[in-house]
Amino acid sequence: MTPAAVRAALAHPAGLSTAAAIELQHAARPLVVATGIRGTPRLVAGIDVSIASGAAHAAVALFDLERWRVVEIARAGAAVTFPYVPGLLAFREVPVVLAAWRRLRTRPDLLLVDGHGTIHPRRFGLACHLGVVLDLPAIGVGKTRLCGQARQPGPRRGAATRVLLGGEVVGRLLRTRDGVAPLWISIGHRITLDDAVRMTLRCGSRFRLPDPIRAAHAAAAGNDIDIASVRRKNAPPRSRPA
DNA sequence: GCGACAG
DNA sequence: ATCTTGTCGC
Ligand SMILES: [Mg+2]
Repeated sequence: MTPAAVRAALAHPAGLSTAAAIELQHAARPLVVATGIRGTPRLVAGIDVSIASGAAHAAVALFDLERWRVVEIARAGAAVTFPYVPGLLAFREVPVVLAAWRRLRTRPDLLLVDGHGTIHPRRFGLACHLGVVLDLPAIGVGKTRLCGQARQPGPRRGAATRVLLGGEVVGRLLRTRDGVAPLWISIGHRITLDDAVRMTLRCGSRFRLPDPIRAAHAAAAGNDIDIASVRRKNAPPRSRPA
């Protein structure tokens, strides 16, 4: 299977068996590149999906780090076509995300995905799927553990420990807020672990989750309360750094 | 065989 | 992910 064929398959995962899905991830793993990003990303796309009774809704929230605000939001809905299986989340969320992606008018510099990247049984989680398919730098932001081992980081924002899997460093457990549960950060595509951590911190300030992801989460849920909440709190850029 | 298990 | 209001703690 050629790289082009693999990418095409990743973009259209419809009707795959779990066995075929797993094979595809094995074939796609080599496509993930961990080289550094060039320049400083300004437009960051937060990506998330919400699911309610068989219907999935995805949101891509474009966040401008300079102006520190959401500058565009693209959404899309679709029927769920794949069951939730740990390790195969991408086959459930990628289709709807791509539908929302097509409605985005501006191309971002970086993708911040709600889900793991290389902290994955086959080193190819949701953030890798999206990064490879869209050919953009991507960071995997996990809220809870899927696999791998890590020591607990220090209590302050910025503290981090390495996430190991099979004797290999696959990510970092990063504290993004004092005394609050850390985030599992990993490479999605075209970025180094250090830059992934750096950018994750740069994309947030007062909340556990990076602002682009918070915005995407609220928009995907279509929940007025969530949206109003995010808009009201509107975390300021560097008012209270570190 | 048993336990773990993103969203 | 979702079901859901109040409540505990800084
Ligand atoms: Mg999510």
